[in-house]
Amino acid sequence: MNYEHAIEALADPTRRAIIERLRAGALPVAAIAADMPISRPAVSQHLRVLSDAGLLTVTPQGNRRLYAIAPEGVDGLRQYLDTLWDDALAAYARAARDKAEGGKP
Amino acid sequence: MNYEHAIEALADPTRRAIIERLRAGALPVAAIAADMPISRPAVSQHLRVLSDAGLLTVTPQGNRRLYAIAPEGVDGLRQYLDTLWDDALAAYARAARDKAEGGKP
DNA sequence: ACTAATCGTAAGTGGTGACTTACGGTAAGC
DNA sequence: GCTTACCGTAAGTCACCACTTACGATTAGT
Repeated sequence: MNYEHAIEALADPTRRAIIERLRAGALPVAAIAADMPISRPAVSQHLRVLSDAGLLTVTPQGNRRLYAIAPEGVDGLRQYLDTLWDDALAAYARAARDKAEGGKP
Repeated sequence: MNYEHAIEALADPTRRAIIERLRAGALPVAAIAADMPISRPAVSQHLRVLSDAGLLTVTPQGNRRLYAIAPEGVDGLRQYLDTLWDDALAAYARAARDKAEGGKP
């Protein structure tokens, strides 16, 4: 729904590192925080931001909580960038056309 | 080249508003700052960040400077999100398969 | 029942960035 | 040549965010 929250969440390098860590599949918090230079609560806070942005899904499994990338959240950003890309290309082509027409009136 | 700079630049709402303003085509600084609640130097600083991130192109034209969206910069982000989306879908499918297999061993 | 493990949250702190005003520099118009 | 318009940069301030430590809650294991 909100691509704005998603792009603001992905702006932080630590959160992008978490996303990269989850590319292979779902992981609990401790496994994510294990090979990161920050504390586990800090990772929890980042996971909160990412899941609030719709980029992660949380599935409680016994004692732990498994975090995984939510394809739908990523897709929201993709669609926004696709339309932006289309408009940018159209504006670029029109600017080139106007420049060519302006050269020989 | 660096999708990281691009995503960090697009994290700011004001910079996204500038991008939206430039969707229709190139504009000088004064025209962008006209219908924005912040000062013109602030817009200049944002334009600097956006162009440093490869999201804008600058073409000096007489007295003014025209800013336009750079399709290449947007494309860098698109490709990153595409691969991320692919991996997320693959992980999701594998998780569903593992869960189905785990039910009847 | 008790302990250990896993995790989220609260409170507090330091640093980064977004904004302002003020100024200098360059091109157009008379 | 002199003024006017357009723009970038410098310096300074303020709010927000990422991180830490400390604590409480829930679940598995014995």
